[in-house]
Amino acid sequence: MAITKALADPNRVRILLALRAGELCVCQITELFGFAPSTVSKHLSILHHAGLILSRKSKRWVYYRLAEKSAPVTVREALDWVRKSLAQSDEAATDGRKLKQILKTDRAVICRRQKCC
Amino acid sequence: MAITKALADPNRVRILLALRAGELCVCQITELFGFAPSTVSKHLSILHHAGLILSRKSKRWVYYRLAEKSAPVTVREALDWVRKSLAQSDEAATDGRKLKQILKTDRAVICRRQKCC
DNA sequence: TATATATTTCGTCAAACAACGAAATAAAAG
DNA sequence: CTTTTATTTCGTTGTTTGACGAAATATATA
Repeated sequence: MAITKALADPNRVRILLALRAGELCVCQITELFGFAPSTVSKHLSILHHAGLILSRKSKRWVYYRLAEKSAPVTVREALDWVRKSLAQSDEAATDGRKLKQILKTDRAVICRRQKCC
Repeated sequence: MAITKALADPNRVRILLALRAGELCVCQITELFGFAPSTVSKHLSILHHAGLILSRKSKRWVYYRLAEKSAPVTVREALDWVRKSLAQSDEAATDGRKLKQILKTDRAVICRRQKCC
């Protein structure tokens, strides 16, 4: 049931859709959605616990990405369904555009930006 | 998002899995789970609103069934995923056995049984 | 028409949840 | 080794959700 509960929150779905662009660190996702880092971290923890995303630590950052092909069928098919069924929303498109801008900017700049606002 | 919210509650998933056996009226589902009729009715309303189930009124009873092949792809694939990924639990097996007993009994008897206990 | 039956709607209550900020932790840079 | 930076954990708060029973509705039977 961890998967269905994880998918029940729209902001967690937004995170999954954003991760289609490739792995992102917490501060990039924070920048994208405008939530507090602790909020984003909690969402990521729920998605991770459901097996939908994987994490990797490198240097100063923790990167999250969608679960691999090697993940259980249940997980892969849930992700397929999300990509196919929930990617059409206006919000997903807007997020996609904003994410593009964020990816153009240096990660260090993005992360330092959090504090000030 | 109505679909993911509908699937987030384990008891609603139980209802979907039970409906694999064919259409059921509210009192049969009530008997199966032991919840108050109003509770079951609410769950059914949420599933119905998400397009996952359809209803049909006949005589004194309202029958619910899984959405048809004609339903949107998103709905059909969500139901496929539920059947494939969530049907293996012990709870689903227990529900299945109990449902078999209920289906053996006359519907009128089942429904009248609600009041007394 | 009056009564019994099946389901839904409504109001209430307790539990779960999403958001936040503050404090804790971990790692890199000075 | 201290400070800065990135993330997580924890405690609090307001909102949502799931359960119930009582009342409303709709339909069949007497």
